[in-house]
Parts: sequence; structure tokens; C-alpha cells
Amino acid sequence: MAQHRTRAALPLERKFISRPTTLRVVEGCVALYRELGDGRRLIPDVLGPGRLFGSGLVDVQDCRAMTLAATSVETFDGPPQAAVIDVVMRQMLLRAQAHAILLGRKTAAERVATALLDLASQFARKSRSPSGKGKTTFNLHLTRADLADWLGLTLETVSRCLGAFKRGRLIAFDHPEIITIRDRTALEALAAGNARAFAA
Amino acid sequence: MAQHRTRAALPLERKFISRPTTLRVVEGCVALYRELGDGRRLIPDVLGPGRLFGSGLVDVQDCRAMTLAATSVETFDGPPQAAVIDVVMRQMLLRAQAHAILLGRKTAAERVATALLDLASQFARKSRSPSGKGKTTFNLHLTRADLADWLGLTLETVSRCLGAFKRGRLIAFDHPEIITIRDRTALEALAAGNARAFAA
DNA sequence: CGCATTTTTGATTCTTATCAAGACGAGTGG
DNA sequence: CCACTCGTCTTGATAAGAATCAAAAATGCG
Repeated sequence: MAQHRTRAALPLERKFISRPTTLRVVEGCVALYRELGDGRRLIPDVLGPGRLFGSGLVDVQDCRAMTLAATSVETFDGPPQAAVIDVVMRQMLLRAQAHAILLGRKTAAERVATALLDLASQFARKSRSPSGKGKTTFNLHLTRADLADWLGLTLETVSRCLGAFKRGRLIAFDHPEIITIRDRTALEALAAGNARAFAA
Repeated sequence: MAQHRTRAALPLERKFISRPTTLRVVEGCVALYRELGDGRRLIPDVLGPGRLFGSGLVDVQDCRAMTLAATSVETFDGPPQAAVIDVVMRQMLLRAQAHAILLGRKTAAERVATALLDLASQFARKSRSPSGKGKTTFNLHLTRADLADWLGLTLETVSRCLGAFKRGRLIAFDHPEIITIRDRTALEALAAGNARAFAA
């Protein structure tokens, strides 16, 4: 599936990637983003380990990519195989459509719940202690502002939602970047649009 | 580019398409849509003549398609060529990302302005009279409710925006479905996010 | 010519954005 | 080790934008 590849080892902190190649996230987190003329910014997708991106794939047009943590990526020398492109594009499109629903028709709380579940699935640590059933802990690589630009909200609203979830025992966190999911069922109900609770 | 094709001639009015084939819009208008559990609905894309869609292409997952006017489509017998899929997917992804920005970061007026320009480019009538410079007239195949579901708004807000544009001489319409663009420049400025005017 | 659907318009409410301080944490230099 | 500072996060008060509720006007259809 992969052509000749080189480990690029970019332990960049919030550096920018603009080279025209295809890349795969090995560890860490990459966010695609676009800036409007004025201050507005939008992050259409957040990529965890295993996800592919690069020119001619995803950041079509004028999207840029930025690493949000100590991140390493592999580069592919030639253009990737057509079959690979197809699979990745399909996944991107699927995610884009799901995200469109989120942006167009979900409340703030529903958006944050959806985001938490997505990030948990991409960044979950395997260390689920014997006691923890369904409890997942993961590193939220995004700041509140990044989350806001991903979810079409403001950073204050994101913070309020996370606070409300914490008070409601859906999640837990001491450090604002290390999140534990305590009640996945409730989060999923929220994300799906059931459960009208937890206004920001 | 096209394989053996048959004119399917579906002069359906808001009928539903669910067959697993690849289709091309010949004339009329097709909207892809998804329904959430409760009443909420979202239209991720609206397709005019020339656009391709169908299974394994666009309405990936559980998107459905619906015709919004007397519409005819061609069907392709086999699966389309890989190159065709690639081009179409790329276009869809591009549009999806642009739409994500609209949904995530634009005001109601900006969204409606963007939609009008998009629809004008897809459905413009060639009959630009000698006097009309830049004036385009087109048939808005979508109802206000459809527009709302496309733009992540309510039908009332859409109606108010259109009314505001009409009063501001940006557009004109007597029949609510036949729209004429009178000031394309202003609309484009609005759509781009400049010009803070015309709150709903 | 009614009847049903869509559109417009108005009044009000709600959610979220905006504005404004603080609080917390990490890193720096004395 | 301790101020100091910068960036992020939290929290509160207020405001703006769009949703909701409600009811007319158009429009289209049988």
C-alpha cells in the first residue's frame, strides 16, 4: 500500500507544513485549517495517528496544516496509489458531511460532545485501568480556541460546555488538556441529538 | 468519459432516488440530504446540470437525493471510470469544505448571499438581455425551507434575508422562485465576508 | 373558486457571541 | 526559590443574532 517512505520526524510545536507531498501522521495531532480575510478561522478536520493528508488529497485548495503537539509524520516520495487516494478521499468526504451536520444543525453542547467522542476515538490511550469500564482518557491536543474554530463556536462557549459536562459527571479533567470520559453513553446520546440537556 | 448511457427522463417532482447507480443531472436540480432523528434535516449539497452523483460517489453513507423540479438525469450502466470518480470526489470535497466555512463562520446574510451566487452559477439562464450587465436571472429550485436546511438557518431567516436584499436592490424577484441578481459585486462582497451590512 | 402550501412579516425568547476581569500554569530570569 | 510574565482557561454580565411562536398574505392546484 505504501511506497518508499521516509520518517520525517518533525517534532514541531505548532509549526507549519506547506510542502507539496503526501504525509501520514505517526503520532501526535495535525489540524487542517483555513483563514478568512478578517480574524475568522475554521478547522475543517483534525487528524490523529494513521490519517493521511497532503497536497492533492485533502487540503485541496488553500487549506493549510498545522501540528498541535509534538508530532511525527512519514512522507511518501511519489504520489500515492490511486486506490489509496480513493479511500482517503472517501473518508474525508464522509467526515466533511458529518461535520456539516454538526455545524449546520447541532447545538453547542451537541457539538462539543461529538468532538470529544471523535477525539477520544482518535487519541484514546490504551491504558484503560481494570476498574474503568468505558472510561477513556486522552490528550486533547487542541486548545479551547482550536476547538472553537473546529466546531464553529467561541472559545468561551467551548469552555462553558466542558465545564457543564464536568459538573454533570460526563467527563473529568484536572489539567485542561487531559480529558477522561466518564459517561460515554450520555455523551453519545447528546452527540446524536437526543437528550436536550446541558445548555452551555 | 461516459460509458453507455441511457436517458432516464425522470420528470419527478420531489420524488426520491434510492437506486444504487451513478447519475448525471441533465436539467433541473437535485439536492442531497440527510435527516437526523428528530425533525432536523440538512442538505449538504445542491446539484445543477452536469453534476454527477450516485452510490459510491457522493451520497456516501446515508445521504439521499431528491429532485426539486422537473429534472432529468442520465444513468451510467457500469461503475464510472476511476478518473471520473476522482475528479467528482475532489469537487465534492472542495464544495464540502467551502460549505463548512459557511456553516461554521458566516452570518445569515453572508450565507444567503453565498447561496444565491452558487445557484446563479449553476442555474443561470443564458438570456442576459443586452441592457443587463452582470444581471443574471435564474430559477431558484429550492423552497425557503430547502435553503434553510442547506444553509443551517430557519426558513423565516432566509425569507428575511431575501427580503432585505430585495429592499437593498441587490436582487429582485416578483415570483419568489425567479431571482434576478442586480448587484453582483455587492453580493460577492457580502458572501466573502466584507461588508457587514444587511443583518436579517 | 376554495383549499393547501409556501412565503412574508411581526413580536418575543433563547442561545451564543461579545466584552471584561480574574485565575491558573508553565516558563524565565533574578 | 521566588517574583514576573505570557498564554490559556474560567467565569460573569451584557448584547446581538437568529430561532421560535404566531398570524397574515401570496401562490398554486384541483
